[in-house]
Amino acid sequence: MTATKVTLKDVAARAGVSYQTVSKVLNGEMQVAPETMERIQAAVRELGYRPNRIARNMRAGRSFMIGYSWTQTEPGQVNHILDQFLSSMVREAGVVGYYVLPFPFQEGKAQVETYRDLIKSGNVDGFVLSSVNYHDPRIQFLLKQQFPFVAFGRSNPEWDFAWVDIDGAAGTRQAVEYLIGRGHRRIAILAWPEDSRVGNDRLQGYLDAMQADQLATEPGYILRGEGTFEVGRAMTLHLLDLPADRRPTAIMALNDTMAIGAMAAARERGLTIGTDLAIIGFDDAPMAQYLFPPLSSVRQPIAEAGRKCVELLVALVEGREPQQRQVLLQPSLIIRASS
Amino acid sequence: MTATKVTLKDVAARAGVSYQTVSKVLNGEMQVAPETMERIQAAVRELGYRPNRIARNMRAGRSFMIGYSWTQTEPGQVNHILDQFLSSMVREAGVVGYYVLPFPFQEGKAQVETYRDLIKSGNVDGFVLSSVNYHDPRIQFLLKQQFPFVAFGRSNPEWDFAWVDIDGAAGTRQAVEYLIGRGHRRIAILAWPEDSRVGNDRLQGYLDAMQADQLATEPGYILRGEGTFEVGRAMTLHLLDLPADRRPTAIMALNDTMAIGAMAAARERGLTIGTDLAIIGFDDAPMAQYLFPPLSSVRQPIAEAGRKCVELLVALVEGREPQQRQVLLQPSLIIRASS
DNA sequence: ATGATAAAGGCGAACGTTCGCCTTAAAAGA
DNA sequence: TCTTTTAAGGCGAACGTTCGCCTTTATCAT
Repeated sequence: MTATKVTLKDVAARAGVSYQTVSKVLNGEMQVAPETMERIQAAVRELGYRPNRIARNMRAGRSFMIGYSWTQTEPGQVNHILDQFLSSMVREAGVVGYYVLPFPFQEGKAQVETYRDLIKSGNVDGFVLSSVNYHDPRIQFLLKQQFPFVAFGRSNPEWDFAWVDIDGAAGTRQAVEYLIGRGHRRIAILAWPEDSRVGNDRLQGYLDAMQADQLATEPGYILRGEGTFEVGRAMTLHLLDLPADRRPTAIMALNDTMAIGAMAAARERGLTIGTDLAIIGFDDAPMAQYLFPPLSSVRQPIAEAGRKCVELLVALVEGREPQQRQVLLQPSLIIRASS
Repeated sequence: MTATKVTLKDVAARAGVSYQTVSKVLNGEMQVAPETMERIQAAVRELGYRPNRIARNMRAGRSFMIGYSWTQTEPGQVNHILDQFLSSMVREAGVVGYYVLPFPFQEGKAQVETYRDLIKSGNVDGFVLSSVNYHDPRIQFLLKQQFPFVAFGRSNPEWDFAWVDIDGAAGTRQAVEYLIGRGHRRIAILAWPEDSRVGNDRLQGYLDAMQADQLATEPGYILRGEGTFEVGRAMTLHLLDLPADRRPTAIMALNDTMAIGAMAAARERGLTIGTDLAIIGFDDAPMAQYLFPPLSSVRQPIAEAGRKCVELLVALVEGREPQQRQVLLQPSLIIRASS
């Protein structure tokens, strides 16, 4: 009801004690007489007092904010991750008294400067990084600065830092094992360029699964390119135009967008998806279930990852050494009609 | 390089002036001798000084934060909006010296309390609301509190507040006019429940277009239900099972998810989409272009909306009366093979 | 009665800014 | 020469907390 800001002093005046006492009582750092307690609580209630967060942070010397920035996807790509990931971070942060501060993603040299500025201006107590790859300059920088951060995704193995990641290799392995179990022998994979750590991780699962079943991994079945519809389509057309005895019967794509490209290519060649050609994607984009036929895919526990990132980061920020500094989460295979 | 926090006093000591002078010089509020200026700038550079944002906000009595909260979509739905909308807000906010503060979305009674807390604790200077509908309690509350906010979406017409919205009626009208232009006469619409303002707005465009062309809007062609795949599919099956002379030749869906449901239904009945039955969606979800056939849809200028929301809100927060308190943005029709 | 102990709460200081007003010395006007 | 103006910068205070230490009064054991 009160329009103007209510401070500790207002509460104190009304309760007839000093404002510092009110502070201590509210923070449970002081014993007071029951009737004093009552008066203070009444004053707080009646005035609708809420501690001013800025002043509190000022005094604490920190911001209780977690910096987070993400690469905006180009038009035509989906970031179905963001909603889940950010929501779960925000929620988990709220529980432990933090907020998430999104800031604009910068490319190149300016990127590290953005992080430096946020640190120096006291805007954040720590960072969650996403879109991490090999040699990530942010990781190098934050390690050198000894500033708390958690990466969603791994980077160079020789760097020691806290991360949360999804076991991409396990996801692909599961999918390929499923295909092998269904009798497929000629299984191709639509992979990503060699400089993608995520891509290499997921590819490794394919190699592992094939090898475990004594299947020779024919080099021609491993195609690399950007993870777009067009690339997925082109790669698949190439595969489908191989001689009949070498043409793959199953295709694993490292993301759903490529898998959808593969579906388009199969349709162009008149193949029935799921029967003539099995296709499995990765990410389990929300649309995957509505495709025709519905696309099998590997689902990642994104919300769980967001929660873990925050949990880990807050432990680091507050100086508690967390039980595990590296968290690897297991994805799950969702089988639908495409495979 | 310096690990510890650098304050105005550190800079002042190094430059040999008082710290208040440094403050004024850096804020351009004071004339000093050129050589003093030089010394200050050098000290700032060498120490890597950045003003502490918390202290600055403390002094200013405000947070330079914009509160934003969104309804997390249930699994299986996409929030392809969020990335664009939030990114553009964050970017625009950064330009004018603000940050966006995401906070957990609460349902029911707790929702307004969340807003009240954020205000009272001085956490935010204003709000951007999304998922606005009729009788939105947040709008009622914020109007009564006279706290600055901008709604992304309209609400009760009798309430006077700042909003940015996309002209849904115009979008649907454009789409339906296109269908009429292509010779369609029996055009059905998959609409939303009557309590959805967005749904009613979009539906109005359909009615307008039909009426403008003297086409009777057959009540049986207006179906209402939740905007899900299943509902879209069921509605379409119902429509396709009408007698041949009453069966619609075109279907307009109020979102892409329903449109995809319609596509599934058409396929089940053995119809060729785009030829036997035209389908147009709304939202232009990223996947729409990759469907088979690619789905025509109405694209909304989301990034523009995000920018406008921030621009408008900051004007309100800073007491500048903006040139227009209501902004209606035009969507555009993207024609693909489904229509 | 007397000193020790505990309970209840007051008080000053500090976090890092910005703001308004004051002081000093040099320059300009008479 | 004396007063007035201007330039350059100093200084105290305040924003709303929390923290540590101090004071007062009542309680207890001796």
